[in-house]
Amino acid sequence: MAKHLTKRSENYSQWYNELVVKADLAETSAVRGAMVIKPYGYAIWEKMKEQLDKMFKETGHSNAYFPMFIPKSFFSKEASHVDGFAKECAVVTHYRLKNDENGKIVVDESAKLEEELIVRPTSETIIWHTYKNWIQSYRDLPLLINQWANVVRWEMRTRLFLRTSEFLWQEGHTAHATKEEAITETEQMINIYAEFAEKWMAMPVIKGTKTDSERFAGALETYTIEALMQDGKALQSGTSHFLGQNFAKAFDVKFATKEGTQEYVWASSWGVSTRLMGALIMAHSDDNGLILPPKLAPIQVVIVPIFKGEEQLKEISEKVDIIIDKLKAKGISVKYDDRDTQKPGFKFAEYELKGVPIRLAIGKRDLENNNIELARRDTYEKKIYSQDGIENVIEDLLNEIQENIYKKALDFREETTTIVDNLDDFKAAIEKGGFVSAHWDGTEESEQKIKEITKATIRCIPIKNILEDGDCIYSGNKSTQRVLFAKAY
RNA sequence: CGGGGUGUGGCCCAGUCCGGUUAAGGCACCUGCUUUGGGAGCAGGGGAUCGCAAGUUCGAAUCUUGCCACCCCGACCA
Repeated sequence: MAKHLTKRSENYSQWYNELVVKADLAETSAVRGAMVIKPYGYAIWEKMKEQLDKMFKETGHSNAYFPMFIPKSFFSKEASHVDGFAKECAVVTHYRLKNDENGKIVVDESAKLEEELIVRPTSETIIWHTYKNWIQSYRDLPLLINQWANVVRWEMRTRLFLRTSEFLWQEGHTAHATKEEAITETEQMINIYAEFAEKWMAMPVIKGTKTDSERFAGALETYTIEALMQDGKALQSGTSHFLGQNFAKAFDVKFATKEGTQEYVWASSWGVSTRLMGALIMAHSDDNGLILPPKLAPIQVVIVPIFKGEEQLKEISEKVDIIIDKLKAKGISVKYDDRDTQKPGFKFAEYELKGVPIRLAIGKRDLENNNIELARRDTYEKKIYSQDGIENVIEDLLNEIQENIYKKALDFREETTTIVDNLDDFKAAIEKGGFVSAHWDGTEESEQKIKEITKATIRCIPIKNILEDGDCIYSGNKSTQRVLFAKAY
């Protein structure tokens, strides 16, 4: 392991790449664009999953699992959907290999599939095909299903967690009797994502809707949560789509109403992915490594003994065991690193790199005074405490750290958000980084031109927007509200 | 997919232009001793068909051709 990370100020994307690998979160694999998520990284993902899954179930959703392969013909049933995904699909064409005359393994051309299978880039089509058989009556609605799965999108340029050709995610697919109910569901889920981002990831987000050009392929409305990274670029961190009756019509999913009429069902779909890992890393971490919010840290407290010889270690361990028991009783995850193969300084640096929120150090001089040293990852602050009652100090401090890193990220976002009223100011603000709030005339043409000139896209039309009259920064035409622009990942 | 760059033990890399005994160094790893309150020191040791495949040559990490992978910049994206 190299001693130091590239500094964020020197090269932000290099810092990110190094951090992901050095903190043991993930690495590249033998397959182009696909990553190996390592145990420490996966442990964080599991924590995210656990909380999200709980929130989904509390709002009435059930988990199910649908096939990874989708018959090619399914894709042509919803026109805009296929347009959106066709260019990045992996396709299975054969089902057998054989040895050729040189002893090499080759595809057996005689084992060609009648109909090619698409490796799912998202599951709307296979799920709606299935829903046709599940839904007959208004009594079958609403249907609230989520699946945890992997999907494949053959991206040209990939980056660990942020954009990989295969990624893990959850996708919710719901069916409702009315439009209003489907919209309520769509909004409920974006609110859950926002709550998760802010309370668990300690990452402030802006909720809003996407413009026509940025909307999900096949959706009537896409809600998004947009987060700001430390380099001033925005990251779309979760989306919830109101699909109208598009998929119901494409897959002929009708239900009998109370009145006995036949109607198409209304749909939503919503997802977050392992991209959240990238967001988590970039939102908080610093030049010495990860900074994890306590609620998602696999290890919340690490204890490093400082000792000479086995006798001393034994003495320290006796005290540490008492503290570990008290912490565990409070549901705090704790690791005691009593390896004698690494020096304390090495361990300090290692746990900083891995973002462990609180570190305790205990040595001979602490034993004499019944003390223990506590260091915070987020502020680097070090303080000596009595061993008695340290578990209460830690419990409070974990909450304080969670709040502190949220506040820090929120302050950063507010400092780097600019309100502008003309194109020159807009260009300067985008160049500086961060969100830029500006008037837009609502046309795709203006949106496109602004993107060409500045590389900034409309991240969202914020839900909490206040309507106000203004002039579009590009066209000068009348506008009724400001929208949020930024350069994005 | 277009432009540029790079591939040498697990990692970082020297050597490649100008072909010639055993491919150099650092990190990591193994053994031993001394160490341990912010990334330890010394001594010894193991590990490489030089990205892959052909070709040129008495001889290829080095030259030629093709392929592959990765990185940066564009177009695309959860």
